[in-house]
Amino acid sequence: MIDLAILGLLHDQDLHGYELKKRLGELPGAFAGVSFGSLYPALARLERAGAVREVEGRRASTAPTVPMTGALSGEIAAFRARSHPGHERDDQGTGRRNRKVYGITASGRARLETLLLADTADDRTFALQVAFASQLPPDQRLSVFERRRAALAERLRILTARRAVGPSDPYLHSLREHDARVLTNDLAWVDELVALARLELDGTDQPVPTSIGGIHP
Amino acid sequence: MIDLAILGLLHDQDLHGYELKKRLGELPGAFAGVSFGSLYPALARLERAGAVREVEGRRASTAPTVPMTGALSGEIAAFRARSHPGHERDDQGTGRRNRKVYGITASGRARLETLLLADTADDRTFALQVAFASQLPPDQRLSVFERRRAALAERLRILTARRAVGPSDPYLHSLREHDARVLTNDLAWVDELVALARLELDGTDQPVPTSIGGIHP
DNA sequence: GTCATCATGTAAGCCGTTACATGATTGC
DNA sequence: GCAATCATGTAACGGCTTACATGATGAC
Repeated sequence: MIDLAILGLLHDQDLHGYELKKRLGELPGAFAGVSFGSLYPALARLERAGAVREVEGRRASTAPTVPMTGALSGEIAAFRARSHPGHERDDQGTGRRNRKVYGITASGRARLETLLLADTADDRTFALQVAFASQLPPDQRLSVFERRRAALAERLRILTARRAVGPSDPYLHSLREHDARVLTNDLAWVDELVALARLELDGTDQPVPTSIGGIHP
Repeated sequence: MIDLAILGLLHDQDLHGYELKKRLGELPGAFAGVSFGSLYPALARLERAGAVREVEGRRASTAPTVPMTGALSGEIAAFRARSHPGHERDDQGTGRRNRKVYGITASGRARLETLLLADTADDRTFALQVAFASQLPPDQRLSVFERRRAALAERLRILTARRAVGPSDPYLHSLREHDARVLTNDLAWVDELVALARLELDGTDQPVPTSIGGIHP
């Protein structure tokens, strides 16, 4: 989880731990909580594993390390620079010598791709996968969304089956109803994401979600 | 978290660990996951703390330990008995001597009330509080819901403020939008719960959520 | 008699938290 | 010079998971 968040942010830009924590907090979906106590050890672990490396001095700022795909964090950085002028007098290695700026390595990028493609049932992980979805090629992005769609549909199926029966305590009932609504809502959202990814994949808005070849109608 | 779930289920009925796990799985909202590895230690801890006590033989079945309020788990039990006839030939202490049936104690009931009233930001905890809401007196139930409402409203406020600004990556944007929708949805649900609790509190459907006295219009 | 299920527990480990300790830089 | 913020880390601990170990009972 935290590995994905760290690598996803470092994909576009070299950052130090403290800044990383701030960026994490700006992501939606309850990532505000990550504390130094888990962030720094995670960075150390990733460094030992060769996924990130300490880089010299300045952060890359407007010239991202990696050429393509990098809209996300770059834009965050640009925005931050815009809204806090005068706090960014630091891009030349002037002060703050003791902070450690990390950059992602080739092996780290491979690890990031694995994590972005991973098929977990975890909601928070999926939220991160969406947040960094632009870092994946369109076809893989699409398949992540479609797998998620299938998992949610299955959850809804189970819940709906269970809802038919069971006790009638009003609060428990309301809770069940709400859960079903939430799942339906999530499903609609993923459909939206799938549609977005399809558009980016080939421009046409093809209705059939299955394979490319001729499916007998 | 798991303490609340255990005590909430034991409030209406004595149960052993294995059965407890099954009941947990039947609750909505991802409590299916609780495993024996956390359940049994939790039971042992609760027993050491004096919140539960091992009771003799049969579970209370249709004659709940505690008189009032106990609709919830009793109904689950009734339903289960109905749908699996022939599996419940056990209410007299016939077989299964080696299983440990637990009952809640007075101090456990106090602890349960504390947990039901607790003001946590945790979504899963709130789901449990709703599931067992019938075990609280109507006025306290209402105040739990209203506190939750305030917390959600605050979260939405923060998120909305942040949404106005920020980067424009399409997937990140979609994620933010979805988060806002989810919060709005949750808020509407809590409003529903508040309305329900108000009705049970005094029958009248009073519109003003604040204090009782005359508020200048 | 053997297999599935019921039933209870322990051990190792992951992932994260809070609290604590430390020090550099900047603004006033 | 002092406080606030920036910045990095360690220690202790909490809660939950998976995997493992064990054994009783009932169905066939």
